[in-house]
Amino acid sequence: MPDPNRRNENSRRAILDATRALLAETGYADLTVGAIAARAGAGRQTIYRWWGGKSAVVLDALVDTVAAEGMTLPDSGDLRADLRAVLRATVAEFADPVLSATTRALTIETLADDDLAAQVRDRLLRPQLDAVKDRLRAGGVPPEVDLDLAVELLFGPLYHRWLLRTGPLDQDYADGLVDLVMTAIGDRRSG
Amino acid sequence: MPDPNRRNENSRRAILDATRALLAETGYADLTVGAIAARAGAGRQTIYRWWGGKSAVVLDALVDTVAAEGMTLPDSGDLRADLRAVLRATVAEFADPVLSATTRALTIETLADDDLAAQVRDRLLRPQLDAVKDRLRAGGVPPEVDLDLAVELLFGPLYHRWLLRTGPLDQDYADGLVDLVMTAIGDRRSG
Amino acid sequence: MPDPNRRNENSRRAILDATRALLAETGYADLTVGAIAARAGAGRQTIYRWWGGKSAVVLDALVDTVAAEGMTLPDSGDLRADLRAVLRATVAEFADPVLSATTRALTIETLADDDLAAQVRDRLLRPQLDAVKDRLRAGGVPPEVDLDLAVELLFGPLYHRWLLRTGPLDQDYADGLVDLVMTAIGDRRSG
Amino acid sequence: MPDPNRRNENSRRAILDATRALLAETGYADLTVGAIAARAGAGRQTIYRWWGGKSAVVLDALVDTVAAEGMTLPDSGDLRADLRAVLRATVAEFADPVLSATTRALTIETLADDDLAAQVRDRLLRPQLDAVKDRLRAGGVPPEVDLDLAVELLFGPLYHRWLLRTGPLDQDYADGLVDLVMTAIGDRRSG
DNA sequence: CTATAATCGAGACGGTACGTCACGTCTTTGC
DNA sequence: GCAAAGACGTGACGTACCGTCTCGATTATAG
Repeated sequence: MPDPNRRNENSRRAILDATRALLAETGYADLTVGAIAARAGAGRQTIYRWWGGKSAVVLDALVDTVAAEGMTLPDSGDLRADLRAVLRATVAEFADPVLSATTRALTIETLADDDLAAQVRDRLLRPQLDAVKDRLRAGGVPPEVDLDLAVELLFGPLYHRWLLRTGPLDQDYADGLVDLVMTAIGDRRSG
Repeated sequence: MPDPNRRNENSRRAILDATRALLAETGYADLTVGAIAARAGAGRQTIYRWWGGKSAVVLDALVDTVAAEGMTLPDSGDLRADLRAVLRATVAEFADPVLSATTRALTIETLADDDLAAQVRDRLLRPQLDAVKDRLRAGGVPPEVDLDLAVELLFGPLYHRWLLRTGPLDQDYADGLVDLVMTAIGDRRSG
Repeated sequence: MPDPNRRNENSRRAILDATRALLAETGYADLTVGAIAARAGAGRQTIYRWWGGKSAVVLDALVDTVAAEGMTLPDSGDLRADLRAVLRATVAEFADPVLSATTRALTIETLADDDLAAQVRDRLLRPQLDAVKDRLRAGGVPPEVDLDLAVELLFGPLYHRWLLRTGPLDQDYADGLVDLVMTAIGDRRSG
Repeated sequence: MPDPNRRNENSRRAILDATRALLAETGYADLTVGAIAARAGAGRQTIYRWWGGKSAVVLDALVDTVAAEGMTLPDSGDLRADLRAVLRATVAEFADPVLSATTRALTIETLADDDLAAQVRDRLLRPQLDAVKDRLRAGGVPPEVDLDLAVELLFGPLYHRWLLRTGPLDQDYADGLVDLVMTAIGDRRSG
């Protein structure tokens, strides 16, 4: 119904900025449309005019921040070392409160809204996973190994521990995980 | 504050039953404390007296059912087969729309509420993971393998795929996962 | 806090109408804010936005009706007769069960809430008393008589008997009261 | 139903004491049965066993405090002076916060409960009014004056001003009131 | 001098109304 | 015709009391 040409770009940006700020401050659950509008100096209706509601705004706010980082893994020749670097970086992200809060919010979105979940998966997650997949392929993993599964074998336990807090999520965990997965995919101390 | 000795067991059961029934009918999001109370023929205050709110009741309702099931894995002598059975069952649970939606919603709550997270982890999840851990230990896994890590290597990818819908979550996936993990933990066709 | 300019006049009127209707049907004690809102087709919040609660709405509902009546006493030239008419009318109001119950309830609130008391006094009562005062002044009452006291000499006993039910509250009582007060303020059969 | 012989006198007294204390502290409206029971160290059921509810307890608490004072007016020979003394005393009662709160609570009772109103009227009020009536009769008031009306002419305006706060309630008011009433009942400087 | 029955303090129970909060829509006023 | 502002109907929230009911523990008669 509304005409996108006449849309106010300042309002749009102010709303997304306010959303990010409030996400970090209060978390997703305590976030309200009214609070976003107030913080952005916008009317509540402006949000409902251009987005479907809280979840759509949050998704929009997060996607264009997180996306579009260089999505190829470095190849040092040592696969085990490269994977360690990636997983250690992921652990570090989870340890950072702001980044963790953001991922948390994003995950909630993914859980609650099937339609938006696809976007998150394809625009944010897939590039990262595919980069690791490419590195695995280049690392000489036997062809009979399902690379999608292998990638999830790396990240799945990490997410699991982060989500469910089943134990400490530190570099040792990342390293141990890499070692196990290297064995699983047939490594004999090469890479 | 309230005295657990004087608690009315009938009310407790009626509330948990009503919660399960309404979860199946309306889903978690549209579930309200008032509706639970009405369905259970209980007062709303009775729910707030014994639980913290909707999420706590739902957790209790789920734990209540899961707890009834014996929390030791069958030991057929064939570790690989037993693990396949467990993971296939988990996949089946995730395939059930009601159970899946409930777990999804509870996971969202978990992200916002640390206390709830601990409860979910310890009462809902840990027993299941520990049962698998016990089966691994009995299965002759080499002592240098970190069993906690091994268990998360089994369930982490499953949760990852379920949460982020990165691909089909079916029995083939479960089987492939078991095979990889068996290799990771040094299986040589025994168990 | 809210802006009176943006107030919805339809809601205001519907709420006051509903209040009067429910007062007549159920009485003051069984009146609830929720019932008023439901009957008026309004939101409960709308009532709390503009009034302090049940008592304030009831007060407004009553003022609204009383204010419509012209607040000057007829001057027939015969002061005694005019006063009789006023007091007889007051007695009649007290005889009406609905009006009587409402005034009774409002008086109870008045005893507990100083702000409400001031409102009742100034908006509901004072206009009536002042009208009588004006009539007394026009009727040639000697200047040394305190008119405020004179007015209360008329209405005080009426309220007393109504409140405390010390005896029949009928037209004879009103007439006898007027006669006594006429004597008190120095009447010699004029006016 | 309950057996009055087995009634615990300590509980009874503690409840009535607590009621009086809370009346003075919080007023009638904010008084709750639970608070009375808690303050009295009694169970809530004990109150419901022996009284009908809040109003019945309050009545009971007040009646046996206020009642049974010497209920005859002094006769100095000067009727005007004696009436002044009575009305000034009443004004003083209304000025005392505790006594005023008590009367306030009692008045609320009178307003809200028809059945109990009669008891209040007959056991508390009537003796006082009758005492004044007797003094008027002894003071040589002309026989054609309705003494009930005359008494209410004295106390009605006082209650009116107290209830509705239409002006200052002080000794001057009491004196002016007595003067007017003396005129009304035909006084020519005697008594 | 028991026993046995009612009262007691305590407090959980099914309810009902409260006053608040956020929702998503609608209305007003000014660019 | 979009925007800021904010009132509106709706409905869930969590709290406070209500009056009833269920507990042992404590009297206080009646056998």
